[in-house]
Amino acid sequence: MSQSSAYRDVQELCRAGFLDPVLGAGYVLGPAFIEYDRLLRQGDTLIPIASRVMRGLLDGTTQRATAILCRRYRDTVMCVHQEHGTGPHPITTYERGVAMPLFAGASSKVVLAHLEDRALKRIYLDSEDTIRARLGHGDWKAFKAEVRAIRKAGVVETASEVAAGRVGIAAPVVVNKQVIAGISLVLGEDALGSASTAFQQAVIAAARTISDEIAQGDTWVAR
Amino acid sequence: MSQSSAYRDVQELCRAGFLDPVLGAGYVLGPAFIEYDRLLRQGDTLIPIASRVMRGLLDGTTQRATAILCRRYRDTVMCVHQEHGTGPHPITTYERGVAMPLFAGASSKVVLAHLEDRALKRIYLDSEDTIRARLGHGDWKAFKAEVRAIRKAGVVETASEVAAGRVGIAAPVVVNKQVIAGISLVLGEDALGSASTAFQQAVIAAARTISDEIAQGDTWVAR
DNA sequence: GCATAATTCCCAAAATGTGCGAATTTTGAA
DNA sequence: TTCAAAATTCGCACATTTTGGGAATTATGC
Repeated sequence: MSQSSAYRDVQELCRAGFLDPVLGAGYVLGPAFIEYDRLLRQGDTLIPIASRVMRGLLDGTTQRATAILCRRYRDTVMCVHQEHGTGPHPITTYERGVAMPLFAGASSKVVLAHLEDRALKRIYLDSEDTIRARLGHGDWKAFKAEVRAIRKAGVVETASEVAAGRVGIAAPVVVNKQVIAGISLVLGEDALGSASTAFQQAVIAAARTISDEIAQGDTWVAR
Repeated sequence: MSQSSAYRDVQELCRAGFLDPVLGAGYVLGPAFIEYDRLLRQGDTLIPIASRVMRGLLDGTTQRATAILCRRYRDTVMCVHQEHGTGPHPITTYERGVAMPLFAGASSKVVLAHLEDRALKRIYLDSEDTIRARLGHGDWKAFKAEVRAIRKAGVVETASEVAAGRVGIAAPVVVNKQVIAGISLVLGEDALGSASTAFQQAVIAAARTISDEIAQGDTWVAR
């Protein structure tokens, strides 16, 4: 665009609080984003409920982990809250505001697998190539088989898919037969040891607790 | 506006991620704000430095408090980070994303008082009425006198100004003779006891530590 | 103090958003 | 399942808004 327009637009973004001038360093994102993110956090009824359950999950499994809450936004799954264990836990790159594709990571996979078939088919057709590359499936049938397996188990465990040496165990938060979120436990392979099955059960139970508590209150389901 | 325009605009905001449709409940703020807030947190060099110092401040004073980091944004002071003590601390309404006017609360006052005289005069003239109401000053001279007192002390203590029964103790983070932030300790009157002077010194020291560490690194000062 | 760069201002042309009514889809009740 | 009412999208002529070039002004660095 022209210089005039650039100056005008940047000025307007500053006035609106979406950009913020920095002395001698141009501009950074403005304070409006901080305010709006707080409004989101405040309005999100899922977070306070999940937050408590997530701390309980760490108590019941290991403090050498991070519990993560993810919401689905269109064709991505975004982390909206995390609770760190009190023990030495691995550095998580997956924190509030990070979006992942639907095909990578335990949280994504568990959310994907619990979508209704209609949505699932649409996503499959939209990104057949990506799915092949990521999941190594040959066709819709094989994909559907894995989805069915995940639904039956109600839990997904992945290793080194989001970050090297890290294991993710995820279960779906389901309200009115709709996945509205995924909850997962992220830990180093060493912290997992042979507790895989026990931890899976704990994550499933935590997800169910959240689901039940949400169902009892006012239901707000993301479309 | 017309219905058509309303539909179109909402659609576009959804596509851009600034709104998010909710089944049966209209719309909520969209995921873009969460993403942009994360980018802000990531790009903010102040937060990791201050975060560590703030935890140290709680260790050195009381865990029955919350440490708060505030940045100035035009004519407001906004909380950008908080660290809760491990003890039973008061519920803080002042958390990331909350903006306060320049005249209420310890953090605001300490930032206000350390602005350069030019900016100070402009603000005084812009909002003489508010200042009279909030601070009870008669005129510029009295206002200036209080500002000078705060500058000399290098610390502000306020009681029940942001929330009832809550005390705030704030000191400025100064880089290149510019206030770029304020750090404060928020606690209940009971948790303060007679430790006022000691805590004030601790907050001043914490603010100075942050200032020094920032000054050593690359300097990014908000305009 | 001066030259150069950065920024704002002004205005006609271009383009984008606007609102109307019609067409289509969704919803809720029978 | 049917049907009417409401909700939503569509298409289009028109008007407001945005755009970019260049002049004017202001900041910056040497």
